[in-house]
Amino acid sequence: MEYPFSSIEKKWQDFWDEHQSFKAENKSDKPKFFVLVEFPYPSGQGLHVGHPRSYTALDSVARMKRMQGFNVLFPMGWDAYGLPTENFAIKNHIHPRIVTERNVANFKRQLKSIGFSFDWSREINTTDPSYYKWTQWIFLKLFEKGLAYKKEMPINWCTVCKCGLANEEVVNGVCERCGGEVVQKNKNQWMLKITAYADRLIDDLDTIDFLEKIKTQQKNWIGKSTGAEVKFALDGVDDSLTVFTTRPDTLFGATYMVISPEHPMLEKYADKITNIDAVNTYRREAAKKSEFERTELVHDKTGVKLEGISGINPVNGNKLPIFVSDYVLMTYGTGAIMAVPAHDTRDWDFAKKFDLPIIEVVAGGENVQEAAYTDVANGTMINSGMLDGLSCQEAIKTIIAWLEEKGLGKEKVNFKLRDWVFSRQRYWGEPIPIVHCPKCGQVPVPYDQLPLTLPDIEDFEPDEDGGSPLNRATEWINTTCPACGGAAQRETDTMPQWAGSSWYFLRYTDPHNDEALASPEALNYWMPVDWYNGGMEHTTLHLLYSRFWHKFLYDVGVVPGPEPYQKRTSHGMILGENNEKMSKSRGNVVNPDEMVETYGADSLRAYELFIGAFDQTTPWKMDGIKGCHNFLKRVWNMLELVTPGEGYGALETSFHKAIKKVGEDLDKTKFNTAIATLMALSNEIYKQGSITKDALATFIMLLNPVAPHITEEMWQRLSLPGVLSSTPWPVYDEAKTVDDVIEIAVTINGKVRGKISVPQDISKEDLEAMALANESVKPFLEGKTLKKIIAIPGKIVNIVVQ
RNA sequence: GCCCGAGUGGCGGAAUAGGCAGACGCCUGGGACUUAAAAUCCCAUGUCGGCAACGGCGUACCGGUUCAAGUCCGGUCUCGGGCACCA
Repeated sequence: MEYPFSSIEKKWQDFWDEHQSFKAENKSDKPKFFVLVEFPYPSGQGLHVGHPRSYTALDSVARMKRMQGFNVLFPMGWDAYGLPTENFAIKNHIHPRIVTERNVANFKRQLKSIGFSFDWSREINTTDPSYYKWTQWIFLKLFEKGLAYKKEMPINWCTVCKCGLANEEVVNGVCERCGGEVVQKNKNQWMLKITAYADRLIDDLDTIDFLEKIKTQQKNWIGKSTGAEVKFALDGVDDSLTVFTTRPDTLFGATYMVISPEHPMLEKYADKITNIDAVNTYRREAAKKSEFERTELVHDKTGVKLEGISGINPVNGNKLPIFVSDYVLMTYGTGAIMAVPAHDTRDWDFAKKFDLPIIEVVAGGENVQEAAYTDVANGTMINSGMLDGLSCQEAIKTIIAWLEEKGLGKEKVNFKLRDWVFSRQRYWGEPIPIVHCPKCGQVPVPYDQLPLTLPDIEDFEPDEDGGSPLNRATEWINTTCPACGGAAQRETDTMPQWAGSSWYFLRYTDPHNDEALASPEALNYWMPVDWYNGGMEHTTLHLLYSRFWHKFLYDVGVVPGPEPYQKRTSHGMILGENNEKMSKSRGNVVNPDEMVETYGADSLRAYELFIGAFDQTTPWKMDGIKGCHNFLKRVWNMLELVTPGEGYGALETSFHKAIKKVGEDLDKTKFNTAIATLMALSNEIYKQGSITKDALATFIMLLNPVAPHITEEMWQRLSLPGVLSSTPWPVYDEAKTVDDVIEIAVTINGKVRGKISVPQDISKEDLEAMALANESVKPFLEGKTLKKIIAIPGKIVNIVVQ
């Protein structure tokens, strides 16, 4: 019997469109379930087979949850602002809006051809003015609360994109997007104060269900460290130098100090530093290096000693030389450190190079002249006056108390997390709704004038010095000040791509609302997202940014809870058949259109899930999708195996087991074993040679979340009532998931020597007796002394002999 | 360097409150049906020895705990991911 997948798939996709089968209602007696996948950036290349992995997985979850009686929201949209579109527009002289429209149409066609159960009535697009009106609204709220501010600061500057980048977008010293060289450049930039939320972004991780490695990565990125600030008096001037250290216990071991080349003290006391020329030469060289070059040469420490000025160790009055060196960063802590070469590897390297004393203050390691001993958990203080004999942990507490009492220092927490560089000098992004007035300064565009729409221009190339292309939109720029009515100019920087994606899930709950980003009722009903899946590459960027915005929106009373996503999972990447990352240049891209054409959407879907463990990276195999296609053909041919009768017949236990296993596996992202279970069940059905209509109905219900078209068609051909996608999920009886008779292995000294079939509820004594009486076991017992029998009903019997 | 994660057949991968290693799929070999092929169905398929019954060996490596280890503990190696002069 031929399996006409093309016509079946077309038929049911049209049916779902026509009936809006997956439209979610904002009111329902059913419990809600909000399923979210990361919305795609509609690139010119279209989808490759990696994209549908996430969509198929959560589509099957969404479909199962609907059948299980949930009111499911499973939406889709377009994260359409961004550089590739703009670059394509520059190259081909087409407006990015046109490019975006074209790409979105293509993506949407592709997604529809795979049969996802998205609620298309809630489709959103970040470049739509009715959408970015609310992105701008959130920005104004942030500005109002002092969390958006403009600041002259060195930023990461991509020399190819001619654009500022957030720290998160610089990977190995190059631009994450284009691979161009990144240098430091002073620019007046809009910043968002994400650091104000650092603690909450860490602490609230305890309240949500994220994969453990995602939590770890977020924590590492935020990089909280607790230590102390210590004030060192200066010798030579009447001032002090404050350092940050996580190891105040080692204060007695400080033998010198280091400040960053950008440290303000160097300007302030230029006249006191007798070798200021040498110092300035060093500073100029350091400034020329990019951040990348500075960190590249990790082991080669450089620096210059300041002459005419030195520090005084507050605990023992020792005079400490001060060095300027670029291994100390101005952007972390105070830009100055106390160096304890005996117990810090970087300080140790530097001390060796400049021949500085190394004083051991924590006993427990090897010779500190040979290597630094950095273990804070095991060690006892020595050479440390009042701290002698204490453990490091005790010493930290003691010394902080002492410093606080003397007014020389205090406990201090530092974060690696920096504020978010929010400006982009590009065209294809949301305009920042601020007006610069010569009299009033930065004035927000009034809320009732939002959206501030992006003007149409012809030339999207940035200025040579990195100004936004919007600088040339003279008519748009020149405006009046909303505060005083005088002549003023608009901000020409635009927002980064992360802006629109930091709150998009909220818009899905009420996508056509003109009065608010979403109504409180809709937000109260749907939020938080119950299950969010996306790529591991978004763990430190998108996930952190959107959590930050959500917490802010919670603080200003817009959303009902502090966390946007109750549960977050991540899928592994799909590689090309040659085990390399899929890319156009490697020529190993597999296009889902071809798979749908050749094998059908259901086969593609089944293989996307069957390909391997969901969170694991795994290569695509054409033979693999063929295997899934064969499975569906076998399923289709079951229509010919139907025989009269009711219930599950001899397959009763297998069916109850399968219902349990498939449901649990889909909930636990074990999609591959859910499908394996159904394959095994189909093998049993074939072995039996027939199947009742009842049993086949259950089988296709279980398969429906994975392969919705074929199962819907079979449901109809079996003349079963209604539409499968809105039929309740089958239920199992726990008691019937257990076989009456089970096979137990009998091992002797751990080696399997026989198998016995026993009633499932056999007693331990009977099990032992049966094992000993077993014919294939007996020969191994002859002439041996029985030492012990371990019989575990339901598992195993192990006989120990000598 | 630091922090995660992972190493299982020819391949993708199953099995972890310790209990028959290799489910399921692919590849390969054989068979049935067919004039033939395709499609479909059935059988075999970790490895070594053996005609076979059967036996030995096997979850990266070394050692340990246990009646029993892919699973737990100690150490080593390799690969993948993240962070990285963050004091």
